[in-house]
Amino acid sequence: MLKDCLLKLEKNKVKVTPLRCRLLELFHASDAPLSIPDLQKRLEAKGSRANKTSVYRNLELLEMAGVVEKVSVSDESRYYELMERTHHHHLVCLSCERIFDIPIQETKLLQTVDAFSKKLQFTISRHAVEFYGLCSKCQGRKISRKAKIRVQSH
Amino acid sequence: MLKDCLLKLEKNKVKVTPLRCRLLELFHASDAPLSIPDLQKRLEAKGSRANKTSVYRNLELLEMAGVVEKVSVSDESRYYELMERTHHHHLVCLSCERIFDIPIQETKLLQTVDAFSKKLQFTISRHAVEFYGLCSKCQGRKISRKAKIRVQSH
DNA sequence: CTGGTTGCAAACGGTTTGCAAGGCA
DNA sequence: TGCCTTGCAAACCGTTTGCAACCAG
Repeated sequence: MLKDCLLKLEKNKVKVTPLRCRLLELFHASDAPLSIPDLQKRLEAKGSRANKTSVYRNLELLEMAGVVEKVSVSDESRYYELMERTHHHHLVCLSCERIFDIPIQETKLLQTVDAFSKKLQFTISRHAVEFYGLCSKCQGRKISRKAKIRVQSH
Repeated sequence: MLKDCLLKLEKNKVKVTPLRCRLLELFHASDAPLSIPDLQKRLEAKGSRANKTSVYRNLELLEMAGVVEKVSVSDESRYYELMERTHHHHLVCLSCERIFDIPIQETKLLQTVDAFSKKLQFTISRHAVEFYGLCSKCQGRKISRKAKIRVQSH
């Protein structure tokens, strides 16, 4: 709910500016994580364009406010998605770079890691489980360094 | 074993050049994933310096040959580690950015994902499980956007 | 007046590309 | 000769920084 996000912002004394509102709308309208360039393109498409610096700064703020979450999926660009979504992980297509959500249980895994990190005195704050491969559309297509398939925007 | 790596290269008809040998040595000498800038610094420290383009190209090649593997841990730089290591995952310190290996079993998880990805017709080729938090050294230190602690090199 | 938001321009740093030089079969 | 490896310079692109303008309390 967009409303829940706005509430979170209010609770954290973060002003709800037009740009922040538009960013949150974009996240709510998307079923996959979005990169900063993604967001900029989508703003542009809506005719509302915003400076990239502002987008960066607002995302950092939204992350600190616990509204969005960083997704570690790509070493080329930074991805974010709504925090409110039920905890899940990702399938990442190595060819078109589309990202699919997967709702999976990892209780067993967490227990094991918990014991392990205690020994190291490492305090875990978040975790990510990512699977890489080829989505249905990209299977069978020729994949090569040269002919890397770049899909419009996702 | 360095020998196993060289064998893999030979099998794939990839010539063993001095630079490739030195890169493999660095990976064998390290207990954590290395970024390209890391590798360059370490080469420099050994007095053997190599052009960054060559490092990039050789890593791509080593990856294709199945000798090293990309680690999706950071959106700032690309990390690699030896493929031969027994399958494992990572603890990533959000403050100093050190990376710890964790040997964990995830059979249950894999089964669930397998069923899920079949429905989507998504073919998984690799997966990554990453945990983010604070290592023992960084706990208690003040963490802020401004005062981000950058640790020497790892 | 003050603090916070935005935009703009420039810098920064990791990554990629094109080209030329050198080595080896 | 031809292929592969390397280095160098420049381009590229996502990200960061500093500064000025602006707006709201």
